[in-house]
Amino acid sequence: MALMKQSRLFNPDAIQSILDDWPETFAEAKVIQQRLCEKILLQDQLSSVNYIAGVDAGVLNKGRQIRASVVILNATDATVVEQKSAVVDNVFPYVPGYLSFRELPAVLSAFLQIEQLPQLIMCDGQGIAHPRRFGIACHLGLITGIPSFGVAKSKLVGDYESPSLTRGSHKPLYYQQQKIGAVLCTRDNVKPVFVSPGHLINIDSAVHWTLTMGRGFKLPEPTRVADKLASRR
DNA sequence: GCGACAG
DNA sequence: ATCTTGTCGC
Repeated sequence: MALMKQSRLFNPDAIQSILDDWPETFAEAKVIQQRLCEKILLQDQLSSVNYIAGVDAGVLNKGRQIRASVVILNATDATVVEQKSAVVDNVFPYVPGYLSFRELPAVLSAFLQIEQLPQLIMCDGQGIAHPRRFGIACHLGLITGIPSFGVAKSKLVGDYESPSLTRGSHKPLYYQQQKIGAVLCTRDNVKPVFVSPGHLINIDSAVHWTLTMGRGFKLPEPTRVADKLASRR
């Protein structure tokens, strides 16, 4: 057989089949969440993390299209080594609890263009801190098979005690008697972010990587850079 | 019915 | 998410 370097991370056909079967109703989407959430693993499966991806999306043309950006950063110094974006027609409205069905079509399109495989993915949004334990970080992690977690600017579900306003301070986030994430202060005197595992990672590691990739801003570099790319006008 | 509600 | 300039504070 031909000896060639794989130029793409995923089998385009596999991704395309997932996009072809993308749900069109909330009822359908809910069934998918209930089925897939059982496959989520919250045990670390992180080998050596050399590259970490930041993912985010923004709207274009008054909401008619979604632009997603995937940024690959060097895990040791948080420098950007690659960045790709994709624009797709908006196929799902924003409704709390169904964010992944709105953003992932664009995110997956952007991921298909990435050359450097990341060992960890940081999403702008929730992981298991979700009504059905299946936020966008879980969905993307399961589809890609890459460890993933979410860093959200605000809460979707759960109860917590406010951590002190000191960088590194954090408190557990609880929902239905279960610990589902952490409320973490990433910068002195700034409101905390909500960190939760997506797939193949535990809460402590998610918190660790959020702090490790921080650069003096509320948001860690991966999602901060992806956000700037996706929301630029 | 009321409050909560990722982006 | 997005509308939007300068301005206050560490």
